[in-house]
Amino acid sequence: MSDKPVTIYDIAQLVNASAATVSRVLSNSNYPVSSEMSKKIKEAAKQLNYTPNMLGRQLKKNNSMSIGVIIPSISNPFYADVVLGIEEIARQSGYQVLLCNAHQNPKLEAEYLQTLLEKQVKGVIISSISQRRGWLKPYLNRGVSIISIDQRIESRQVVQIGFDYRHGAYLACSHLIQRGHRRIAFISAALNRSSRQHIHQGYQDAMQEAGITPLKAWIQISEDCEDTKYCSTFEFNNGKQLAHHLIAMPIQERPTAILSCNDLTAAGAIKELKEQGIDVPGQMSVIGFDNIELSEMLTPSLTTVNLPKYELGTLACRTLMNLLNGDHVGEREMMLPPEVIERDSVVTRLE
Amino acid sequence: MSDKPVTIYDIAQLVNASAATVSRVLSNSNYPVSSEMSKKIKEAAKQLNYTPNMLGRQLKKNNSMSIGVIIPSISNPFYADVVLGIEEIARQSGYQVLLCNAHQNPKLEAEYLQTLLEKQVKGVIISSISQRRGWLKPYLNRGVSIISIDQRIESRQVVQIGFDYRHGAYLACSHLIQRGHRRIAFISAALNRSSRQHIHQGYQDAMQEAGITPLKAWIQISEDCEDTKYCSTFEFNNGKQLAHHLIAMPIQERPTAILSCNDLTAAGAIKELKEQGIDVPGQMSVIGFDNIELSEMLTPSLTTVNLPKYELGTLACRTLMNLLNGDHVGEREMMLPPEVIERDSVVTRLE
DNA sequence: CTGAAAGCGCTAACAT
DNA sequence: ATGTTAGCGCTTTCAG
Repeated sequence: MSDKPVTIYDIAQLVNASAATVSRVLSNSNYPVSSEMSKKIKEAAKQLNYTPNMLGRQLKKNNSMSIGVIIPSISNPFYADVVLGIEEIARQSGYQVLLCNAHQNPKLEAEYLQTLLEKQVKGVIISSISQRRGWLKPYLNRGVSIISIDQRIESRQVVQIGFDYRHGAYLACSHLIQRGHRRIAFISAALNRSSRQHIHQGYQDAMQEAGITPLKAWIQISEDCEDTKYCSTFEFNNGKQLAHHLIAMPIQERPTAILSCNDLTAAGAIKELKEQGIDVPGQMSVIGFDNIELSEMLTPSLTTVNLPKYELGTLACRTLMNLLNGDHVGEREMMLPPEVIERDSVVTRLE
Repeated sequence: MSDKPVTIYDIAQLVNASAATVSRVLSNSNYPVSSEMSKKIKEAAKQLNYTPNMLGRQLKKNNSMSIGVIIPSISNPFYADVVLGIEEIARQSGYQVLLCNAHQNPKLEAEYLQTLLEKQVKGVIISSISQRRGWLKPYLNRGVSIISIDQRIESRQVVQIGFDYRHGAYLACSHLIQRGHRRIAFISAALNRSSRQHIHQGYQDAMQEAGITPLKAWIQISEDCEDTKYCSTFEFNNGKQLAHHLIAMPIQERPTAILSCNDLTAAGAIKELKEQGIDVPGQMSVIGFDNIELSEMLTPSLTTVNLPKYELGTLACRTLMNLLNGDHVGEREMMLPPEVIERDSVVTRLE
């Protein structure tokens, strides 16, 4: 237990070889080594219970074989799925993932990035809340590859991978319109992220295309509150509150359907509607956004817009690996297509 | 961008000092350095835009300042919360978290542990599915501190931190009994983990204490299927299926309440019951286990047993930090207390 | 095919 | 208070 750890020198000594040769064998270099020497070394390594110290290799090669993943919070199931995808590809590629929960805090984001740099991480996947233009510049200048997921970052130098939120919302809203709805509400927390802005835009586009001018009161967007920690409960309660505003409207103006900026908010809305004795989808249809696992567990199960989260993770990580290998990366900007998942919370409205 | 990275030598040169002095200043060692020298060095570091290369320090000190966290899957919200707690403490202590999703695969678990060792990780928090006695021995022998969370591991050398599942289930079942229920079902996936076994035991204990002998058919435990990837949907569908069996029983034998081994399964049960026209909690009360965020979003919101997951994470990581610092760690085995959270899925049964 | 030697960036005796 | 020196464990020229 308190023995000195065994190194390639110990092995070299045991088989009367040099450390160089041992290194060549044990690091799977393609440098020629006689097969008998190679065999002896491998046996000795096993016998001595050798474990390579990667810090040595990594210092030499200046490559830590780790990537950083900076997200708001892993307790958000959305990111949990993305990270699962990232980690899977990373592992397959021999990389490890350093997980950083930045809690929507720009200072923490910067702190993490610094730490990752110091740990000689050469690639970072980030879903940053910071919109401040150029803030990644100093890191990029140090040769770190950065991939921004889900949230846009103003920079030509970072690869952006996300979802086409606008189109997703457009699809969702069109779905409602096709089912005979015209008074369609949009509910969301503050539009302080590009994703939410795009969802809002998609809603507007679909409405306009259908020739519907939404009433002000149909568009319920809550105040921007700078709560530092992410929390599902916030979105949920927000949905409850916004739905409450909606049903306070006079019946002839009241919407017959709600498009929510995410599933959590939709869940809150449904809960509130039911508590207020409004049947979903009988009296009010609800469509969500994200397709987290929750959505099929609700009653009624939630019609929503699927975002391929795991696939976002794998694509981001694959792209990062290409970048690190110096392979050519085609697009600097990629969008994964959303898709409406029909379940039970939307009903066709008979005129 | 392709410049050589700046090292302490560059700084030393600039201020006419030795690398040693620079190191002493920049690594916050408490070794005495004149304040003017110190100031010059700090300024030079800033001017040169110096970023320390931790690989150098870590190789020297043989400490990677990373810990490993091995869990079945981060997409399980239970573990997401735990990991959030772990990461928070790790960050505060200057450590980073390497995340490993082992997908209930013993081979992957071992592979990860090996990689972590090679990366010179000195502490690992693991929720292992492997029950094979002594399998951690080789790692422990290399001086790695291991903390086992949530799942028991047969070893005197690893600190165990978990929940008192038995007591939690006992509380839950007693809660139902106190509310007049006597025909109480227990539903669960296969009892292939100690947590589930203990929950089952708690159920039995509470029933026995109340003088109730459960019918065989009340205890619905599904087959052990070796599905490699964890998936919420599995637990959910399992709940649906098991609930289905329950309501197939003749009405006079049919349970009036269900104790579920986790919230996901409870959610499935509730869904199935509602689909079959059985009112929850009017005709059937349901109590869950875990208190994941989903539970308050369901309708009816789920009465369940809270497990302090985030706290488990922080406690585990704090304990690990103590271990790594060589501080004395009191208990080798800790249990966090569960607690019944009353919501709307349990009703008092009037005889 | 194999080995000697230098060095990745940093720290820590041990001098001075 | 500062400098010199010798590594940490590994890879990689360069010579043989």
